[in-house]
Amino acid sequence: MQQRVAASPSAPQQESAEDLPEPLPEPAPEEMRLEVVMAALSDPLRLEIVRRLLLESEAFDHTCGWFGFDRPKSSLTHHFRALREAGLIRQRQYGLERRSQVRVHDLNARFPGLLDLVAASPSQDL
Amino acid sequence: MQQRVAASPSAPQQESAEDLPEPLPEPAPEEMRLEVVMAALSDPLRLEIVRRLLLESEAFDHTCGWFGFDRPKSSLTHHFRALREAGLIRQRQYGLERRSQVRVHDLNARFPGLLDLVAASPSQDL
DNA sequence: TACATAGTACGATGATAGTCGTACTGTGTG
DNA sequence: CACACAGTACGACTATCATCGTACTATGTA
Repeated sequence: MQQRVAASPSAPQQESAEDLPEPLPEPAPEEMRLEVVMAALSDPLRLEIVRRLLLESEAFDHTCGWFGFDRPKSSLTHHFRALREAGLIRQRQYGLERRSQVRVHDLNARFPGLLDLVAASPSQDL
Repeated sequence: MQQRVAASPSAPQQESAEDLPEPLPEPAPEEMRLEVVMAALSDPLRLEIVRRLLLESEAFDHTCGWFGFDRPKSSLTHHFRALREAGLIRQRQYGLERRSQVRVHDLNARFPGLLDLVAASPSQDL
């Protein structure tokens, strides 16, 4: 289910190391706090973001526009930043776009089972 | 105001499940929402309550006083109710005391792995 | 009966967080 | 250069929540 954990900062040598942009500032795995992660996932929109990133695009990262949420851009910025600062997603800047992916490897190591809960949660209409 | 005391002995015991007081109102397992559970666990005090119930007293239920938190009683009422309404704990009235236990069976069936995350989280000084 | 105990109910307060409009920054393209 | 585009920054408003004091209820006991 989960392949292509590209560009972990500690092991940047994958076979096709296309030079990815540096991730935006994010907590290290050992800095993640369970309460903070829970708080990030307690918002329905953010839970849905992580769920869809897991189920529909695990191998790729996506822009906030990809989700098609009918919300102002400033609201989306707010929620994506909350997810990144909690450690749930990694964001990289590709020219115009800021793309997000779930930190599957880090989260499975730090909070085993957490992403399974998110993936199993029912989808939400937002 | 409805608390069914049902004339049971004041000492809580495990041998006969039939004589236990009725649990206070709580959501059925299929009514539990992951966002609500996450929100309940995003408070440090509540996370610690569930953690200690799991690690120090899984087989027994306990009063709020048992935890020894240095908080007003009304604050504890607030947090225990939040946990119960989210579905995390079951509360029963034994005479004077209201005792709480984690709904281990229900939660493991509904959100497998969730309680492992709580049990593995570091203890907090509160 | 009187009193202590365990906890609730109510209301006030302060802090945090979600929502959103507007203005702005930086990037790519013609 | 001019302009469209993706997203941020800032500020305002609002709702929710954690905290707590006080008063109150219900139970158990002397």
